[in-house]
Amino acid sequence: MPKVGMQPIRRRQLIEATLATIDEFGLADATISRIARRAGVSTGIISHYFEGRDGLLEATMRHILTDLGTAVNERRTRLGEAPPRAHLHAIIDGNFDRSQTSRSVMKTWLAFWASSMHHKPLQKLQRVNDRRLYSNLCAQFHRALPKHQARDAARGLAALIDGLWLRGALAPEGLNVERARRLAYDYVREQLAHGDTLAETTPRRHREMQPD
Amino acid sequence: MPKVGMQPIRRRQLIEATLATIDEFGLADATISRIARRAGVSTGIISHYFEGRDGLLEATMRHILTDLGTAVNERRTRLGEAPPRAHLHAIIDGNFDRSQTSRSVMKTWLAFWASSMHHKPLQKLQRVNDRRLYSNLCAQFHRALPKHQARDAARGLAALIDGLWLRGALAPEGLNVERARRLAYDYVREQLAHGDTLAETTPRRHREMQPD
DNA sequence: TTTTTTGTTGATTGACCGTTCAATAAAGAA
DNA sequence: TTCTTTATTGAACGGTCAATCAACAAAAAA
Repeated sequence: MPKVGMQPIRRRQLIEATLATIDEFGLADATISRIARRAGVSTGIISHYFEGRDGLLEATMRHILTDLGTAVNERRTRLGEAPPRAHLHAIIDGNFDRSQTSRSVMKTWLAFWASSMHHKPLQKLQRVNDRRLYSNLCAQFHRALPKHQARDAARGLAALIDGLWLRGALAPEGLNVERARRLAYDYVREQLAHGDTLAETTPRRHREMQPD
Repeated sequence: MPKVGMQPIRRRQLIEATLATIDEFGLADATISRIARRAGVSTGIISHYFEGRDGLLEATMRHILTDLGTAVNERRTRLGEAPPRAHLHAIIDGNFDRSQTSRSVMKTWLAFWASSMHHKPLQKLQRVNDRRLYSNLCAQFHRALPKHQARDAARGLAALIDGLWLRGALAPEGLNVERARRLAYDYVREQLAHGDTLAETTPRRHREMQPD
C-alpha cells in the first residue's frame, strides 16, 4: 500500500482521530496509542509525521483555529463595505459556525484553553486568536462608537461569545446555536443603540474623533 | 510531632498546596509527589486523608465551590428584600470576589472545567454550581421581567460572567475585576431597562403572569 | 531486474506515576 | 510504666506512557 504523497492524508486522518479521541477520553487520556488505533495506523506514524505527541496536539489546535478564521473571513469578505452591525453579526456567526460547534471541537477547544496556561506553544496560538477576535470586534464597534465605548463593547461581546460557547460545551444538552446567536445579536443591538443616542446630539464626524 | 486532631489541618494544607501546584504545573502535572513536597509532607499522607489523588482533587474543587457560595450568600443575606438589581449586583460581586479571582483559583477552575467533561464526580459538582448561578439570576430577573425574557437575560448574564472570568484567566495581564463588574452591571441595566419600557404599557401584575 | 526511496510496523526501552504497606514515632490512656 | 491509638514516612510494586529504531513492504527509479 505504501505510496508517495501520503503525508497530507495521514496528517488529516490523525488530526481527525485526535479530535475524536479527545472527545471520548479527554486530553489527558488521549494517548498516542488510542489515537493511532482510531486512525487505523501504528503509533510510530505519529512521531514520523508530527515529531511526537505534542506536535500532533499543536497541529490539531492550529487546524481548528484555521477553520475558525475561515468561517469568519468567508462571511466578512462577502459583506464588503456593509455597516458595522452586519460585520459584527458575521463575526458572531463565524464563531458559532458548524465547524466550531460540534461536540468534539468544543471539548478540544476547552481542553486546549486549560492546557495553554502551562504550555507555551499552545498559549501563543490561543493568544493570537483572542487578540484577533477582540481587535476585529473593536474595529467594527469603533465605526459607530467612540473609542472607549467601542473597547468596552468589544470586551463585553468577546466575553459573551466565549461564555455562551463555554456553557454550551459544559451543558448536558449541548449548545443551542440559534439562541446563542440571538443573545449575541441582542448585545450588539444594545451597544450600537447607545451610539445612536449619541448621534442625535453630536455630528458623526465629531463622534468619530472623540478621544480614547 | 504526631498528635490528635491533625486531620483538618492537613486537609487544609494539602488543598492549599494543590491549588499552588496546579497554578504552577497545571492539573495534569500536579502529581501527588509535587503536592506533598509543597505541603511539606510525604506522599502517603494524601492517600491517608483523601483516599488518593482523585479524592484530593475533588475536595479541592468542593473547597473553591464552597467559597463561591459563601461569597455570594454573604452579600445577598445582607440585602434582604432589596430590589432585583441589588441582588443581581450581589451575585456578580460574589462571582468576582477575591476568593475567586486569584490566579491559582482561576487556573484551577478552568482545569476542572475541562476535566469535568470526562470525570463524573467533578461533572456533578460543576453542574450543581452552573444551575445554581442560572436559577438565582433567573429568579431575580423574573421579579422585573416576564419569564422568557428573564430566562434569556439570565442565560446572557451567566455567559457574560463566565466569559469575562475565562478571558481574565487566559489574559496575560490577568482579570481586571473592576472592569468586569462594570460590564456585567451594564448588562443588568440594559436587561432591566427593557422591563421598564414594557412596564409603561403593561400593568405589572399582567407582565408577571405572561406565559413562559 | 536491481536499487532506492517512501511508508509503516510494533516490540523494546526508560522514565514516571499512584498506591500500598510495613515500620516508626509520638501522644494519650491505663 | 506499658499499652494503645493516631500520625507519618518512604521504599517497593505494578502499571502506563511516549519515544525509539531495527526491520519490513511496496512503489518508483535505474
